[in-house]
Parts: sequence; structure tokens; C-alpha cells
Amino acid sequence: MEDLVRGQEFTKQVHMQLQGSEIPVGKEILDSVAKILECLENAISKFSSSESTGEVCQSPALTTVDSPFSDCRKIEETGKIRAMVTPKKIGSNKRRRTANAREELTATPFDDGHSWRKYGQKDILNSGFPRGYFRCTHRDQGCEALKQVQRTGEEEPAMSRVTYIGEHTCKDQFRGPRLSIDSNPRGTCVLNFQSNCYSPKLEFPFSPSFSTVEHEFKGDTKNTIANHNNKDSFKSYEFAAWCDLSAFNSSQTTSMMPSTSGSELGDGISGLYSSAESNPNFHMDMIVDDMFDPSEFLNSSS
DNA sequence: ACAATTTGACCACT
DNA sequence: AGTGGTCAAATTGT
Repeated sequence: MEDLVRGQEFTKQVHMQLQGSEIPVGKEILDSVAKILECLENAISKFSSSESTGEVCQSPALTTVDSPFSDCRKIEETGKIRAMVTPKKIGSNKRRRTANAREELTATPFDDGHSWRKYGQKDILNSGFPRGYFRCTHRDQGCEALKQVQRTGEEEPAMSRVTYIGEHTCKDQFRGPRLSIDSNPRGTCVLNFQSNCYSPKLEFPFSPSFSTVEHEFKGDTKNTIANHNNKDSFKSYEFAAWCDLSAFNSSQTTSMMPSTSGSELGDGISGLYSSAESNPNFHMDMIVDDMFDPSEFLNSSS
């Protein structure tokens, strides 16, 4: 609930900034932001009403405990018989407990700082889009965090409702504040450095202008995003752009990037991460034209 | 070879 | 019986 309200506030700020911006902003973008605001308001009002009745996320109360060894199955498939005797874990019922569940409305897809492994996909009635089921890749460490991603409609940019179930108990800590890129139809990008991109995250897919930036970044391996461990974070339509911004804070460089250790990326942006981490109020926006050349930028700033 | 994703089947729940 | 959540073999990617 708190997150929803924060998200609403952030979205309002973005909306006001876009409206008051000297840079021409596409009507579609303003419309999209207005829609997001509307969705958030709906979600908040629904949540408020369900909270008072003890419900969580519109889901029915769920039972979770079964006999731990009740799942003895035989499956016939293409003439073969596979006998599976899989002890059922307590709490691993088909219907999940949704306590600790929270929902976010996000652009599709986005990097929430954790690594997820897809374990299923299901067509959902009347939704038109399949729902994806993800679990934390560190499930072997006992991390039970799950998320479900459901695209909400045909709108562009594509938006998805992401439901997080359970908290991360693994060591794959939040990778820290992210550098995200937004762009308007004119080809200008906004790099948004935020100290805590928690929820909800309001992000938009790339317009072709980003591919220009990405291409130019790839010209220099030190500034590249190509070798990142978590390649999923860098699908062409996603936001994170990474570059060596250690010029901003070389003295405080401390790696905050356990998940990228060994990659040049981690070295490259650790300064940015540490500076942002060390200052909870760190917040910086940059306007970047699509002819932006990171090497020139770095030369001029050093 | 290993890791991640896809996909069809199973099962709990309504 | 219909639906949604999960499992795990098969497939695909690196």
C-alpha cells in the first residue's frame, strides 16, 4: 500500500515534470503517464477497501498445508511410463499463500534488481496475454521469492502487472540504484539516476533512439553494456544503460555489485553505485541527445 | 556441458 | 468441469 502511494506520488511528479518541460514531450507519453496514474489510483482504492477486510491482492484465502508425501504420481507419455515419487514440501501447495504479495504496474519488461528464473507460463482467461511465473534463481539458498508477470493490455508502451510473492532471503541483494533511460519521440533520452528505484517503477520501453546510444556504448568495452552477467537486464527495449561514470565519484568507489563481480561493468559503474548508495538523496537526471557520445562525455568531464 | 526457457501435464481449489 | 499454480522433461541458448 505504502509503495502504491509512493508510486502515485512519483508518477504525479513525472507527469508534472513532463507537462512543464521545455522539451517537447509526445502526447502518447503524457497519455501513458496519465493512464498509469489512473491505474495506480484504482489500485490504491481497491487495496484500501480490501485491506480493511483483511484481504490481500484480491486473492481468496488459501490453504497451504498438505501431507508432505501426498504427491505420488505416475505419468504416461509417448508409451513410456515415468514414475515420479516427489515428496511434497510443506507449503508448496498449488495455490500459493499471497500474504506478503504486492503488485506493481510496470513497463514490460523491466529489471527489478533481482535475478529470476521462469518456471511456467499460463494463458489466463479473459486476459489475452499469458502470465509468466518466475522464482528467484537463488531458490537453492532457500529463497522463496516469486513473481508473476501479466501484461495488462495492448497499450504502448506495454505495461504489465507484476505480483511479487514473498520476500527475498537470498544474498542476491538489490543491485542498487539503476541508471534508466527514457526517451521521447524526438530522440532525446532522459537518463534517470535514482537512489531507490523500488516500487512501483514507471519505465518505458526504448524508442529507436536508445539503440543509437547502445551502439555507441558498445564501441568502448569499458563503457559497454554488452558483457553484463545479467543479460536479461539489457534487452534492447529495456532501460538500464551503463557507462563508466566513475568521474562522478572516484574517491568513494566501492563495489556494490556482487552480482556483477568480475565483469567490467561492475568496475565501470561501481563509482556511480557507491556514490548513490552513500547518499540516500542522490537523484540526478540527464538529458542526452541521441547523438550522445559517451567517450566525449567522459573526456570532457575528467 | 551447463543454464535457462518452454511446454504439457498434474493437482488444488472453486 | 474450469481455472490457475507448479513441476519437470524437453528444448534452446551460451
